[in-house]
Amino acid sequence: MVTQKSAPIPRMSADARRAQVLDAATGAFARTGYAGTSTDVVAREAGVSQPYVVRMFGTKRDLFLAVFERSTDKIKQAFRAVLEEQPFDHEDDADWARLGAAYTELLADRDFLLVMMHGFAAGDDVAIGAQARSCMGEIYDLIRGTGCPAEQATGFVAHGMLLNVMLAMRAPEHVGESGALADMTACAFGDEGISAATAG
Amino acid sequence: MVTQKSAPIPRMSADARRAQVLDAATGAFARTGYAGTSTDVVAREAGVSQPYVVRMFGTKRDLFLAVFERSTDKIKQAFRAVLEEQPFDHEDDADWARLGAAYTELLADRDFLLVMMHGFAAGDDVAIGAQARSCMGEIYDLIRGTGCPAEQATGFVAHGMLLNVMLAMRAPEHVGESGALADMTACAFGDEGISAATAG
DNA sequence: ACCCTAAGTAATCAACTGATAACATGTCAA
DNA sequence: TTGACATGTTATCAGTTGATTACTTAGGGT
Repeated sequence: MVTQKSAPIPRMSADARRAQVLDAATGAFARTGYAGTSTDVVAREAGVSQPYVVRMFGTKRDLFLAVFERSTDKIKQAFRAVLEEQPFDHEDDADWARLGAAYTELLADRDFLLVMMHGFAAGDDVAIGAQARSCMGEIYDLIRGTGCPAEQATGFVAHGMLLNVMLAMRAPEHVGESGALADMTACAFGDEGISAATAG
Repeated sequence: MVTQKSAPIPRMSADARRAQVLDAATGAFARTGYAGTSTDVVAREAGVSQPYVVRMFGTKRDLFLAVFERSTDKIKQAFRAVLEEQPFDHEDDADWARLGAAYTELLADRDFLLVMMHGFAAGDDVAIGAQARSCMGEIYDLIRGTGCPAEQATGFVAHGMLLNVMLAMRAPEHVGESGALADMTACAFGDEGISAATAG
């Protein structure tokens, strides 16, 4: 048997590979946060070597910032879509329901919400903190763009934070254990949101 | 010069030392969260050796759980104090203002709020997640004990979560940089809360 | 005086972490 | 064809981390 030339290992374009690593990193950071996630598990879940991950993004922090930005971009984009889709009347409950529904739909991408949450929690890191505050400010300004009073915008964002926290503490998987959790899950997500969150 | 007997190093009672370590750990976990805090920095800030910290609590996780429990106990106690102090009418705005003020006063112990926040964020850890959900449920039930509707309790808790997030992202130290941050800080804390948070 | 428990430390360890350097190999343009 | 660049890997490293073991010594009771 002649020495067989092993099949050439297929390669990816840099962009595709970068996206793949970003996906893996999003999942990992969503689960275990910034400090709790190693570049090694990101690499393993992306199917590449650990040094490659580091070299692609420079540092672990830069990787997280990229993941954070991509996640929050999706979230902001979802809000913008609702707000631009048709005129928004901040005194009309139906319009707020549409905005809330955009939130609920984000549960399909629960990792994005969790990454955002963990970015907020990692605010002790100077670079992450700055980006977190900037993100929060942009979202708030987006809501205020409807012309609603500050209290209404704050209340909406506050419910969003509750949703993030409930997700982070794995509440959807434990709604059955406590009426309180069930209540808050229902309130934060809307009733139709529960099934989506539980399925995820 | 005769060999001098070095002054005997004074010792502490186990309880006092434990309290000291818990204090240090509270500060450290408040800053950098569960995964981001090493038992070594806790030990240094408590003025004891690292192995001693570990042996006192068993594991780092157990230490965090102790810190988390102590923090959330203080928070629940603050709410209970307000609710038992005088009859609470959930249709009276003044009563809700009293409850909100209890929150604001907790800013003096901002570390407790941050520890709670980081406990919520570390929900991926099974033990921490369970305790986080339990804590959240208890607080919610406490509020519901006023007889208020679920939406009202959820809204109150949601504002608390916003406050936690704002603290975690160091918003109080940066209110000047963004009107949005200033708005949310004011809304979440109440106007008198800002100075307390900024001073901390 | 003595000893025994409780309060601590120093020494050490294996595993993990983020990062660097050196090397290997597809792939495309000229 | 060939060479240069882009896509990757293996090897390695110094620092950190949580935890264990063995040792030290203060201080109260008898």
